[in-house]
Parts: sequence; structure tokens; C-alpha cells
Amino acid sequence: MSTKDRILEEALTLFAEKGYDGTGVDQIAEAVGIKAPSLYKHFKGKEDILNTIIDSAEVRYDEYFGSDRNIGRLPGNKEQFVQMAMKKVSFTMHDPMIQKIRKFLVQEQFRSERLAEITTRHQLDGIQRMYTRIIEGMMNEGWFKKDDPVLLATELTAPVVLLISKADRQPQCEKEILESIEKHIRHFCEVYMKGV
Amino acid sequence: MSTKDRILEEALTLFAEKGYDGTGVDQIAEAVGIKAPSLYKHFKGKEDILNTIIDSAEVRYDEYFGSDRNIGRLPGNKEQFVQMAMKKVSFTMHDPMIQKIRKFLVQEQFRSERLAEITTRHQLDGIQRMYTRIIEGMMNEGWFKKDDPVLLATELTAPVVLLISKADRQPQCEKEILESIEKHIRHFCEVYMKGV
DNA sequence: TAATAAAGCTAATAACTTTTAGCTTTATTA
DNA sequence: TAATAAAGCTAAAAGTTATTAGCTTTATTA
Repeated sequence: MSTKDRILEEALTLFAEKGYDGTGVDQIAEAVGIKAPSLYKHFKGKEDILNTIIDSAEVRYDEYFGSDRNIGRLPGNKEQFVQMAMKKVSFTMHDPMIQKIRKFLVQEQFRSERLAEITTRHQLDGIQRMYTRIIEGMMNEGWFKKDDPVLLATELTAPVVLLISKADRQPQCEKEILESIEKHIRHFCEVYMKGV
Repeated sequence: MSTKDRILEEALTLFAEKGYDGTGVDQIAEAVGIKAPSLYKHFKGKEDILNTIIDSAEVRYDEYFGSDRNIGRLPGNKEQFVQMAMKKVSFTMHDPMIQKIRKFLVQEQFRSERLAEITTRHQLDGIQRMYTRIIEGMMNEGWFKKDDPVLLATELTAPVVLLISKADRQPQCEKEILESIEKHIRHFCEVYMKGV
């Protein structure tokens, strides 16, 4: 990996852990294994690093949540739906890059309008749109009761998002959190899916 | 109001807006109308101000959400439930102190274990416990279908919490957000309350 | 291989931040 | 009202941080 990319990676790691203002350029440099002034061979300054991270966070996000590719085959029954949802939860929770972007955004969301918008896209719109499609599809195939798919996606995803962000700040609670999430998803299925 | 209290107030305002690391002691002093060194007549240092704010945030929070007093009379029908919930939403969203504490916490949640715990209490446990009681009460009186009140409280509050935090960072979307919240609450009632 | 460009380093600058020292004004109270 | 304490101020210390300048090493390529 190029030095430039390693700078971005280590900077994101540090920004996620200590925030942008809480991270010094020398800490970034040290994590990369170079001296601070060498950073300026690759970036105009600290803010340039920040902006580049934001750019690549947008790209990275679209890769995961923007395309329909991630939906794959629609689940064919309740259990499959739960399994699919839990798999996505586990992935989102543990993928290092996604986790860092999430922790970074939550801390820097007030820094600019752009960051506010991106945070909303990550935390609400993106996941919601993805599940709206899934639920809509399964509704058409008769798995879900007729209802507003957007609303159902909200009901499904909001508790998951909140619990994942709890796991970000209190990783020692992860086990209990995963149980809560599964319980919530199963309850969601009981309420909104057809059948007994 | 004493200078000490005004320091705490202005510091919280600034921390909510620009984060702890993004706020200088001179900015706090200027907001209060004194010079930076005078702060040290009231606090040992910047971190002392931070810790005092955290202490008072805990107290403040318990006042609002800790006691049962806030529950008041249980709503006597669907419309009353919606009205009560929306009133609480509107209050939480707009009360300046609560909003500042919320914005402050979301940015500083990774600074310490204590802040992580407080954030979870504010964002999840507190509101959830409050609504668990309300829903439990109304369930006993036959307004809600028999179900797990804790789970129902989660389903009700999570989308509200997420949408309020969206309003914090994108206040220009407030109207649309309030509509979404009301729509969600009404849907919640349709699904979980008895009767047509 | 020689020339050139890229990427690193050290040293230093400049700006900023928090905090202390010491003095002055304001308020309290005996 | 005189004495004392509290709260403010200016000046400056001490430390940190981002950035620049200029030199050296490493890599590229002609």
C-alpha cells in the first residue's frame, strides 16, 4: 500500500478513536512510521487529509450500501430473513473500515454541512433504503403483511443502528447487544410477517 | 447567575457546537465576558470544567428522565398517547439544555468510559425505561395488546432518538422530521394498540 | 549510469493554548 | 469604615501543534 494510503488509513483510525481535533499530525506520522513534515509531501495539510478521508468514506459507503448487489436473493422465509439481517449486522459491526467511518462520523457530524449530510445518509437513509427494498420485495412475494415498506424499514433498522453505536462505545457489552438485536428482529418478524 | 454557573453554561454551549478539543479556554472566557486567566479562580483547569459539566449533566438528566413524576396520568386513548409522545418529543428536541447535553455527549462519547455509559443512558436506557413504564401501565389497563413492554418501548423510541439526532445536525429538516416521527408513532399505535 | 523526481529527514518558525504569577479592583464582613 | 477575601486583569511562561525551509536519501527513467 502506498504511503499516501497508509496515511489516510492511520489518520482515520486515529480520528475514529480521538476525533479530528484530538489527533495531532505527529501522531498520524508516527503511526505511519514517518516524521510529521513528510506528510506534507502527500497532503497540503491536516485538513486536506480530513477532506480526502471524507471523500473516500463516501465512495466506500456507496460500495457497500449504494448498490443493489448487496441484497442478493431475497430471503425465502422468516428464519432466512433473521439470518440475513443478523449477518448484515455482524458484518457492519465488525468490519474495521466501516466501524472507523461510523465512529469518525458520529464525532465529526457537526463540523460541516457535508459531514452532517453524510452522517444522516450512513445512519438513516442508506440502511433504510436497503431494507425498504428487501421488505418491499418480500411483501410482493407475500411474506410480509401489506404495510408501508419505508415505515417498516425504519422500525427494523432504527433499534439496530442505535445498538450498534452502543457497541462502538461499549464493546464489552457486545454479546448482550447482539442478543438484543436478534430479539428485536425476531419480534419484528412476529409482528409484521404473515403466518403463525 | 454566578460566574461559575455562567462558565459552565457557555462552556457547554461551545462544547456542544465545536467539541471539547475544538473549544479554547479563551473562547469560553470571551463568551462569559471575562479573560481566560480568570477562569482559574473558579476551576482548576479546562478538564475541571469538563468534569463539572458531566456531573451536572447527570443530575440534570435524572431530573427529567429519572423520576416517575414525568409520566403523569397515563393516556386514556390512542390520540392521547400520540399527543403525549409528540409533546415529549418536541420538548426534548427544543429544550436548549437537553439539546446541548445531547450534542455534547454524542461528540465526546469516546472520551472516557464514564461518558460512554452516560451516553448510553441518555440515548437508550433512560427513554426506554420511561416508555416501558408507560406502555406497561397502559397494557395493564387494556390499551395495548399483550406483549413485552421493554421490546415495545425499544420499537417506539429508537426511531425517535435517531430522528432527533438528525434534527440536531440538520435543523433545517426539522419540519419533515417531526412529520416522520408522528407518522412512526401513529403506525406504532396501529400495530400495538387494541381496537380498530 | 547519469539526471531527475519523489519522498524522506532535521531544524526551525510561527501561531496557538493552557496555565501561572503577581497586581488591582470589587465585594464582603467584622 | 477598615480589613479581608473574592474575582478580575495584564504579562508571561511553558508547552504544543501545524507548517515551512532546506538538505539528504531513495527511486525512477532516459
